[in-house]
Amino acid sequence: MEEPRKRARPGRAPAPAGRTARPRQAEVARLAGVSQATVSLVLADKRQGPAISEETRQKVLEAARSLGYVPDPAARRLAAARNNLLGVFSFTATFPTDVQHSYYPFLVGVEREAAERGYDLVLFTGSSTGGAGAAGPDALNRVRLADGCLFLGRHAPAQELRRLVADGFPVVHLGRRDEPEGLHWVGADYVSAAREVVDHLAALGHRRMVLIREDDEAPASTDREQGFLEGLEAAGPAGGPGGAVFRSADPERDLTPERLRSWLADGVTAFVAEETDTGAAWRALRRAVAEAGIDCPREASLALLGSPPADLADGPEPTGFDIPRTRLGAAAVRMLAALVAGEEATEPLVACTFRPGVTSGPPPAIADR
Amino acid sequence: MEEPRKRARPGRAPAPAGRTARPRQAEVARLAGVSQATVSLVLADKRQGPAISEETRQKVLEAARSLGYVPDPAARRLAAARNNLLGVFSFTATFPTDVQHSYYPFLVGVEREAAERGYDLVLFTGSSTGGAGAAGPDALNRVRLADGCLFLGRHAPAQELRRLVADGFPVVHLGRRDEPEGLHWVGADYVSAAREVVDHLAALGHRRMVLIREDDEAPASTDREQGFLEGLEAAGPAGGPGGAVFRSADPERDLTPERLRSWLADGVTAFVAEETDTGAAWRALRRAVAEAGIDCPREASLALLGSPPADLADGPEPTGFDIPRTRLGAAAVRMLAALVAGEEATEPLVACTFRPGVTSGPPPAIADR
DNA sequence: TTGTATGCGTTATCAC
DNA sequence: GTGATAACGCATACAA
Repeated sequence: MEEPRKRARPGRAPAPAGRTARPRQAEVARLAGVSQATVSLVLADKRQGPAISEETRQKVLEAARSLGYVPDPAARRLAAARNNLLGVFSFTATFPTDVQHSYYPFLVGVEREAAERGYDLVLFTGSSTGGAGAAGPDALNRVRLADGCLFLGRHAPAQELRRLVADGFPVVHLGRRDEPEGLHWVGADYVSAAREVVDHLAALGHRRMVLIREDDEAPASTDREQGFLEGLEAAGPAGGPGGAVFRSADPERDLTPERLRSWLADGVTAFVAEETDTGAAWRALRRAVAEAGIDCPREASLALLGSPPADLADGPEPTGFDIPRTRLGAAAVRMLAALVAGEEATEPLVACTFRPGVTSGPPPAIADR
Repeated sequence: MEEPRKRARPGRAPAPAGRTARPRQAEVARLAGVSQATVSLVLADKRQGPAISEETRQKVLEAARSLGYVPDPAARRLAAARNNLLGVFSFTATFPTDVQHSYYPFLVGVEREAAERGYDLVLFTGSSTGGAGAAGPDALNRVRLADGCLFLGRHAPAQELRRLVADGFPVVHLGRRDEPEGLHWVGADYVSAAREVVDHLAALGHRRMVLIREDDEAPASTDREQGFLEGLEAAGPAGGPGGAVFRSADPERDLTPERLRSWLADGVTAFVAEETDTGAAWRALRRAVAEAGIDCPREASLALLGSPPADLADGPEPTGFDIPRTRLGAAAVRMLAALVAGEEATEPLVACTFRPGVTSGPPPAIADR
């Protein structure tokens, strides 16, 4: 019979000097005078399974509390249980130096909803920061430590995401996203919101409107256009010759005062700009209107499908809608929690808030009547 | 002889349907015709330790790639006995709705430094959110799941903190704090910063100055006073009758124009206000100066030991200093990482940035000469 | 240079 | 009701 020699903790780095190790279930068990498995059972607080005497329960709970026991998330995950951790992964710094570009409004909702549901958040430091996950393909993999993960920003590598999704790891992307297939997302309902703005203009009496948009194919853009068109159609005959949609890669160059006047002459009475990262469409529109000497909203109504860029924030409040960022964050957490629990994904679309603003009114033909 | 019956994967919940199991090192090993340990060695790519033949290396790497092997972070961390997680605990919401009161500038530095060092961040949803850890004394215990934890805000219960510290759990408090004993903290060097401001005024020719401070005993306040006094002493004889420090529980009430004029008559030429949460000292000073019709900086110089409150942010830039919040966040992470690694704590004091501003100039006697 | 054995802390099963 | 015990996937000390 061979007695296995006592080995010096294989597979484990030496504990740093002076630092007390985290208490484990085994120590709780010793203190309470029960087995480790019993501790696990008590702490899991399962309804089904072996019933546990109240006395034992109390002993265990007391021991755990006095030791400051807290379960190791890694071990929990490894044993295929949950660790009550939701990941948040962004591809730019989550907290950029410039607050303007931050995910702050989303995080407000994320934190609130996570707390509500008893989850803590793990902020995976993004690849752009050159830190933890800068090294290629493993960057995304770290998120598997959590029960599920929220992704922020457009630059998530599709390849890695695809893998996570394929493995059945709960993932929610903040912002509509069609790739990879099967990816869950939460986004603002731009179609309805844009349509609501057009409906508002139509109710004021406008019939001919032009949408100013940039030249990209982002879902957020095409959704707005769709809502715009739906609204137009419902209101009656669409815009004049040249189409109701003005699309330009550089609206600040292409949207000239002359063009505006020509539209007005054609009977167009309202202009709608999409919101983009740069705010170029709205800026171009405001400037062209000013240069053309058009009085807003007397001679023409203006609307913005979103919020104005920072440099125009002080101007007159545009008719349009606000993107419910905080609610989007909360909705994302809600969906993620559902996926983690093995349930169906919740509703991905979040309604925007209509903003009356001061840049729209009845069209001239009606106002002057 | 008893043959142990094959059990149905104990300790493991049934895999969710539709979820493909990921390949493990063992399968990579089988495919490459080596042992699991060898796979681990190859993938770890350690400089030291057993060398591995190039041939085996390639076989293993090829097998891993063809299977799409990705390491399981939970298992990795379990084996390594560290989670690579740094906790962040705040006693108000980490992301309050009102950005003004938020820890944003700190978090910028925290995230950057954590990423730099390969740590991810766990945001413990604080007590105020009424969420995960709202329930009393156990709230703080949750942080033990991280390798160490950063505490934000003044309201951390000393009792719980003491316990963590006593257990050798790595803790760093953001902001100077003397209790509990042994608590590590990182803070701004208000003494030096205040002194630098006084030195600046002294260099301009000021000799008699008054410090306006509120009536509390926070280290941040007493530090500023100390720096102020040091600077005064170095500059020569201290202020006039009544002392160089004006202390009031409600400066906005007590700091009257008459009092200001009386100081001026006594030969005081510069006024220094401390920064507080409310900004009361600075606000009171500005108002009293305005009401007294004193021309700043011609007739009197003003300085602020910190940054102005939001409602005065648009006014003339005060001479004073900026609190390096972002660098404080980074320094806190640096210290925490050191503690986690079992090293000595790093330097707790972070220098403030002197801000020349426009509210100070030579004293009248000199300027008019 | 590679393989074997063991432990990390947890959950779940099964026998007592 | 309670206590062994296997297994999760990986990393390391040691033997071969």
